[in-house]
Amino acid sequence: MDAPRIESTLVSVDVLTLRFDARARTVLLGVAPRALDPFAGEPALPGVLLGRGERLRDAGIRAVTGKLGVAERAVTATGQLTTFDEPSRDPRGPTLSIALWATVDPALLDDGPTWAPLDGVPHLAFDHDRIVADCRPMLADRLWRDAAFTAGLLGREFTTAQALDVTESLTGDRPYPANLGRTMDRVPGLERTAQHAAALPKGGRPPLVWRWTRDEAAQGSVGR
Amino acid sequence: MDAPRIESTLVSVDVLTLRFDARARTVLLGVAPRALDPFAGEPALPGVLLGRGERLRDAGIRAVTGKLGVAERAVTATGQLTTFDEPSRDPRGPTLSIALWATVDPALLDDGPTWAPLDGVPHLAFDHDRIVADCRPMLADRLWRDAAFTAGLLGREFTTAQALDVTESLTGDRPYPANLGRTMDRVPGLERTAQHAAALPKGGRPPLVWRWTRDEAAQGSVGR
DNA sequence: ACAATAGTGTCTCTTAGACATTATCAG
DNA sequence: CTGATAATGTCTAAGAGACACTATTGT
Repeated sequence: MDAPRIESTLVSVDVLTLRFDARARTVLLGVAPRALDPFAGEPALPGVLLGRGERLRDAGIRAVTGKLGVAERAVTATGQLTTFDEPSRDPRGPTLSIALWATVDPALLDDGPTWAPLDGVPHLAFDHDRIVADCRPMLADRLWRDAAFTAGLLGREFTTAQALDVTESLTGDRPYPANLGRTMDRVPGLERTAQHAAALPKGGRPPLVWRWTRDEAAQGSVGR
Repeated sequence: MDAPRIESTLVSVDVLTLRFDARARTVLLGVAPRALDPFAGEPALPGVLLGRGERLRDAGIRAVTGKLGVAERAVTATGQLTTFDEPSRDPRGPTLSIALWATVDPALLDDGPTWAPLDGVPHLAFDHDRIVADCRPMLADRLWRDAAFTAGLLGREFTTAQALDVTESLTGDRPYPANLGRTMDRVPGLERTAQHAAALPKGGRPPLVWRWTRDEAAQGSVGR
C-alpha cells in the first residue's frame, strides 16, 4: 500500500435499526448505552469502525449484533442512507459516519437492547440526534418503494392493519385503508391473498393477509 | 488517537461533474485521463483520497480542480450520491468510494479536460462505469427536486428551451413544453419572468427566461 | 344487539401526459 | 410569406385524498 496512513480518515458505520412491534403498533429504533468513553452510559446508535476491506453491510451487522445483541439471522435487510462528515462530530478526532438502516425480525429477538419508539427517541450521544433527524425522511421515503426495506420491516406476511401501523409510524400520518390498499396493489412482488389473519382478542373483523411473492427479504443492497 | 491505523479503510471521493453545454444542447460529464498507475492514461472520474478531517465537499472540489482543471469558483454546487464498498474495486487495496456530484458553470471553464456527453461516456477505469450507471438515475431524480443541483446546472437564469434540453439529457426523454412549464411553476424559488431571451441565429420565437428568486446556487449540501 | 375492527365502492381534486393551435422571430 | 422555434389552451387518463357504507368478529 503506497497510500498515506496517518492522514487517512477513520470511517465508522452507524445503524438505524428498525423493528416493528406489532403489539405496540409502532416502529422502534434500536439504541444501546455506550460501553466506553466518550459518552459512556449515554444511549447511542449502534456503530463500529469499518475494518480494512470490510463491506458496509458486514460492519453494520457487526454493530447490530455486537451492540444491540441481535442475532445475525434476525437481520432481515440492510441498506445505505448517507454519510456525515463534520470533522468534529467525534471528539476523538475526525471520523466519517456512514449511516445505514437495518431491519430486524422481532420474532428472533433476545431481550436486552433498548428499543425506543421512532417518535420519542431519547437524546443520543455524538451527533446521533442529527443523524436520526436527517435520516428519518429517507426511511419514510423507502417504505413501499424499496421492497427489501418494506419486507424486512413487515416480514414475509403481514396484515393490512400492520401496514397501516408501520406507515403511520414512519410517515407521521395514517393513510385511509382503501388508499393504502391501492398503493400496495401497485407494489411489485406484493400480493393480496384471500386469507384472513386471526382477529384481535378484542374482536373485530379479521384483517387480510398480504404476502411477498418473490423473496424480497435477504436483499439489502448496500453500495449500489 | 487511540483508533487503529493500519486496519482503517482508505476513503476516496469520486465526482460526477456535470456541465450543461448550451450550444450542443446536452449535459456533459467531466472525465480525465489518469496520470498515474493503475489505469494510467485511461479516462476516469476525477477523484482524490479523502484527507484526515477533510470535508467531502472540499475533497470533491480538490478532485475537480486538480484533475479536471476547473477553477474552484466555477463549481456551483456539490452533493452526495452514494458509497461503493467492494473491496476489490481498487487494485491497490480496499478503498471506499464516496460518489459526489458537482455542477460547474460553463462560462468559467478553461479548456483541457475531457467532457463526454452523458450518453456516450467512454469506458472508464476502476469500477467507474458502474458508478456512473448506478448514479445516473439518482442525478435524474434530483432535477427539479433539488434546487441547488438544478440551479447549479442551469445557472441563475435560463430559458425554457435549455430546461427542456437538460431534462432530456438527464432523464432520457423530452417533456412537452407545457408540462415542463407546470413542473417548473411548482418548483419553490423558481420564477417565470416576462422577459424573453434572444432568439437563435436561425430564427424562431425567443424563449422565456426563468430566474431563481433566492440564491439557490452555492448551497450544495453534503452530508445531511 | 353492540362495540370494535376491517374492507370496499365511489366521489372529488390534483397531476401527468399528449396534442393542436397560436405566437414570434430571421430571411 | 415561409421555415423555424417557442408558448399555451385544453382534453384525457391516472393517481391521491377523503368518506360513507358494508362486513366480520367477540362479548
